[in-house]
Amino acid sequence: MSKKLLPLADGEDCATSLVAEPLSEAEAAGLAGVFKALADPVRLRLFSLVASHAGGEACVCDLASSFDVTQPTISHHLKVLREAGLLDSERRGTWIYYRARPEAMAQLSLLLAPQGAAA
Amino acid sequence: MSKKLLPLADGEDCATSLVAEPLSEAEAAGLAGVFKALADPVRLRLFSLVASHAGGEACVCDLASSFDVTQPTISHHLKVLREAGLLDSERRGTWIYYRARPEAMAQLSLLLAPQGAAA
DNA sequence: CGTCTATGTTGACCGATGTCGATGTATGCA
DNA sequence: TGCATACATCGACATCGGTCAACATAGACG
Repeated sequence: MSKKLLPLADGEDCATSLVAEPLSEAEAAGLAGVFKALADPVRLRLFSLVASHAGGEACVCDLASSFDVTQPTISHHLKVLREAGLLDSERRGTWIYYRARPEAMAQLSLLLAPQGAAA
Repeated sequence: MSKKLLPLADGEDCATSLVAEPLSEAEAAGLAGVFKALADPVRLRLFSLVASHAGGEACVCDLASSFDVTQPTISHHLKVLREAGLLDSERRGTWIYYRARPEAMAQLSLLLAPQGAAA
């Protein structure tokens, strides 16, 4: 496996659906970390803001103005989302641009799809 | 609207995708609550165990034996999942049976689908 | 009614986490 | 070199949340 998606998909275990079979403890631990990253209103809005931004990316200065929290807090939340595998970041000049990872979203989407929703 | 899905879909606002447009604060708050319910390894395994159980339902006595935590803790986690709209419960005699809500899973799955995966 | 089993509730403890102010680091520019 | 901007990191604080033991409730059965 060359591509690194979510932390839960790193190694041998990679559940494809929550309804197919019970999660192992390791799978559950990894997955819970990803959901934990989405389990905060500010992070959820941040993620949605980045994912829906024109060009598919946004710099921190574009994001911070939409929230009441301070810049260090925004920076903290972005780090959580990045470490969960949901966002990528890239520095260009003075600014750092964040981008959503479609593979991560797709994997989560499939995990939550009831039965054979793709069929 | 007669059917009540996730708390986030109760009223006027009901986002269909995280990438289509930025979430409102209200949408983010509701959605974060649902993700918070899934952001715990024990709850995630509980949910998966119920969803993948034969017959689509399981009683607490079937579940508790798979975990190291005490029965009150299991009961607490089941309550969180139920209040998040992810599980339904029904008493039959001495036992209480839990069942996954496919509509809730489908809604979450669509929210995380990158671009127009369902189209 | 009494008792046993299955499950939910309460209250307390304690580690995890969101938030802030202060400070550090990197880049651009004069 | 010096300063300004953009962003990250650190340390502290307050709140949240997972867990347990103890207790409460509800049905089955005698």
